[in-house]
Formats: sequence, C-alpha cells, structure tokens
Amino acid sequence: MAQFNDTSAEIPGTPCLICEHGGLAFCGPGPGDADEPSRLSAMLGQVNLIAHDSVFREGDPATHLYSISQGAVKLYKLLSDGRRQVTAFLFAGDFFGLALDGGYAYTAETMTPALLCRFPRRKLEALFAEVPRLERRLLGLAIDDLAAAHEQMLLLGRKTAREKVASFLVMLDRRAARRGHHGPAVALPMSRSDIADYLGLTIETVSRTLTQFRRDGLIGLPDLGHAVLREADRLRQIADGG
Amino acid sequence: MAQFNDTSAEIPGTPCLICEHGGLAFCGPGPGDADEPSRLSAMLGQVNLIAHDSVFREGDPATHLYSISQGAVKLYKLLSDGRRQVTAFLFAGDFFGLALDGGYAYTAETMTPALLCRFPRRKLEALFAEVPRLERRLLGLAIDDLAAAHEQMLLLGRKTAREKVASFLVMLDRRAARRGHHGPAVALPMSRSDIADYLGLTIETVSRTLTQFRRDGLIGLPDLGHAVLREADRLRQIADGG
DNA sequence: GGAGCCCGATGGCCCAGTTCAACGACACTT
DNA sequence: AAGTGTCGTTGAACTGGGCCATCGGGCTCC
Repeated sequence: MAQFNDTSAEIPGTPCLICEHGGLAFCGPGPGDADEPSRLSAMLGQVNLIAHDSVFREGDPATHLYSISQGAVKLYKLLSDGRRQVTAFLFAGDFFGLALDGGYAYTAETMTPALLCRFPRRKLEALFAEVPRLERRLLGLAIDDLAAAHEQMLLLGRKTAREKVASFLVMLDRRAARRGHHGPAVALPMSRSDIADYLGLTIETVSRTLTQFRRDGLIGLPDLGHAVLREADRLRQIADGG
Repeated sequence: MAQFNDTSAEIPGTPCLICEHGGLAFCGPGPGDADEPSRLSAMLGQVNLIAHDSVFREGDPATHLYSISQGAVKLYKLLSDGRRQVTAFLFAGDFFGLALDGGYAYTAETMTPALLCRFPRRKLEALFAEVPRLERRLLGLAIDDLAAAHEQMLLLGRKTAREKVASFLVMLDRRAARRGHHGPAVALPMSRSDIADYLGLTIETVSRTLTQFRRDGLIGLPDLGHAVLREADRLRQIADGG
C-alpha cells in the first residue's frame, strides 16, 4: 500500500522534478510569474512508490492532487465481479487525482517504481485565490483530459481490435515524443493484461494482434517491454479506421 | 445549420432560463454573489434551434460555451468511414462546448427543438479575473464530466449489451429525477440509432434488449419516446454487473 | 388515399473476438 | 538444478453481438 512507501513526511518541500520537464505539468513555472513555483514547492510533498503500488483507490476521499515526476501510473475502475477498465496510462509530467468531494472516481496504481509530487487539495484551492493562473492551467488540463476521454470512448465503442491496438501504439509513441523520448523503441511499462483492460479486449486478442503487426512488418518487438513502430504512418492510418 | 436559426442577434441580454433550474448550471446564481448572474446575463446570447440541428462541429474554433435552457442535445465523434460514437446526451441545465484553442473535440447536435444560452469564450475568460467563483464552478463541472466519461469508458469497454442498456435507462432516470422529472416515464428523445452509438452497439441489439426487458417485466414501453422503469432496483443491479 | 419513406422490430446467419486449454520463457526459491 | 509461479503466446472451439433481410406502422407529400 501507498502508506508503506510514503516518504512525503521525510522530505517536505523538496522541489518537484517535473518542473524541469518542459512545462508540461501544472506546476511548471509560468512566463512572468516567477513567484508561483516556489509557492507550489512550499506545499508539495513527494511520494516514492515501488512498482504495482496503489496511490489511492476509487471512492477514497480526494485529499491530494498528484503529478508524476518519474515512473508510470495507470488509472482504472472495477465492476463488482472484477472486470476492469483501465482509463488512462500516465507518465512523467502527467497529473491525476482531480476530484470533488465525492472522492476519487478511479483507482491509481504505479506500473513502475515512481516518484510523485503531491499537493494537498485544500491548500491548492486556497492558493487559487492568490494565483488565478494556477486554476486556469488546471482547467486547461482538465479540458485536455476530457478530450482524451472522448477519444477513448470512440476507440472503445467503435474501433476494431486491430484499430484499437494500432491507436494504442501510436498514442504511446506520440506521448513519448512529447516527453522528449525520440528513440526507436516505445516503452511498454504495462502488462498485456493492462493493455487489454485499456482497450476493452482480452490479453489473447492483444497478443495475437501485436504478433500480426510484427509478422506484417509494421512493428518490432525487441522484448516484452518495448515496441518499435517500423511503419508509423501505416499504423496511424489503421488507427483512424483506414 | 445553426446559423439559420440563430436568434442571438435579435435578443441579446435576454435572461438565461436555466438560471431558474435549481442552480444546476454554471450560470446559476451563487449564494451571496448577487452581482454575478447579471454580469453573465449581460454577455449571454440565446440560440433557438430546431430538432436535429448542429450547434457546432468537431474541430470548429471554440468560440462559445453553451448551456441548455430547453431541449436535448447529443455530442458525438466520427471516424472517417462514418462510424460514430455518441459521447453524451445532455438536457436542460447541462452545459457543453468546453474547449481550448484546438477547437471543439466533438460535434454537438440538437435532438429536439432547443433553446441554448451561449457565452463568448473570450468574454467569459475575461470575467474569470473579476469573478473567480465562476472559474471554480466551471472546473467543478469539468471534473464531473470527467467522472462521467470514466464511467462511460467502463461501460463501453467491459459491460455486456444487457448491462449497457440497463445502465443507460438507469442513468436517464437518475438525471431526469435530478431535473425534477419524477413521473413514471423516462423521456427518450434520442433515436435507437443514437442509443446504439452511445452504447457501442447496433440498433438491432438495442431494440432486442429493450424488447427482452419489456417481456421480463422490467420496463414498459408506452411509445417510442418513453420508457417506464418498472423494476428500477433490478435494472440498477443488472447495470452494475449483477 | 395511396405511394413512398423513415424508423423500429424481428428472424436467421455469420464472424470477430472470447473462452478454454496447452505450452514456452523467464524469474525466483529451495 | 530442479521446482514453482507468473506472464505472454498460440491453437481450437464457441458465442455474443453484428450483419443482412424482411416486415409493419406512422409520417409526409402528392
């Protein structure tokens, strides 16, 4: 559980590493607003988690907002019989935990060892009054998430297995590039089971589809944790229903 | 198209009807903030649309934020070959059109004749500085939308046809109740095709499942546009995977 | 008032993707 | 090095829901 690895008590106020990640995250410094990052730094705590550790669970009181400094996190929801829907894969620079008084709407779990920055929701809300830019940025990020969620609904409701897997690979590649990872291989820190639950498929179908892409020369699979997009354009075409 | 029925030029500043709808919408008056509604009223325009009229299309520049005063609206996204995913059904008191500079992420279309309140995005953003409460409320609404989107992903990715249709009926009933509609019948202003595209099914499967529910005594179908939830608890149970 | 049209319901067949099962590749343990 | 567990892949059979076709009711328009 998260509590076991929670080191925020030991290192309060440590500067957030993601603030150096190209301003992707909401705690990045804004132009001409030099005061703001320090104000945020003053209230953030860091959480160091091992792989496959839960950050919070669906329904937990929403006390903090999280930002990923290092590592990868997945969000998911469960049905009573154990069926699972992974709603997002998140990486360095991404944030999560935006919720109202109803509690978190999903469970958050690390996929790799992770270093998270954590902001108390109450304190953050108090800071909104002083630094309106902050809330604006948060609203912008929520709108981005919303657009991604709509895109995922289109995928889940209307795409074929082949299109789903292609969309997944293309999405990971695009986001890795945005984080500055321009290597030939895309990291797949999640299990096949996670991928299946993200795409609304079974692990068998994910595995078969990846094998098919490999046989067709569209991708390379150097090891379980990586994929090389050899024909990225063709994959993008497949992803969009071509 | 929307332009044809757009009456905002004729009746600028007309008070927004949804402000009387129990404070559900973001333009509702806040406690102890009597100044705010009038500021909003001053900048809103009304749009009167016939049924099956488009409000805006995916990719259009996001110039306005909309709030539904009367009528019902659907949001959807398309694949290049025409496959469609309806991402939301909206009713009086709901808002839509939240977007960044990338343009709207979805198309919005009326399902019935509708009266919409419309706020210019630029002016709204300027008002945020003066009335911070506004932006807070908008962020809260975006978070609500996000939670609903996650719930819909769970439905699309992991629920059976039976569970999807039950979830749909229960959701409509719950939202109708929240709007004060406590009658025995739930309104279904959308076509079977819309329902299918919302649930990631075909019209045939929706039709068959509704018929099955009717035969099992779970619902009544007095006419095409209404459903009576005779066994609401059982439907809720089915919806949650029981 | 009947011809055409749209929409929903229903029946029958079919297939993409699931389910079930077996197997191989590692990693960790003893 | 043998034993055990986990994870991914592959094969074979099954099925939920899609696809195609038909039909019927209500609507509009001559």
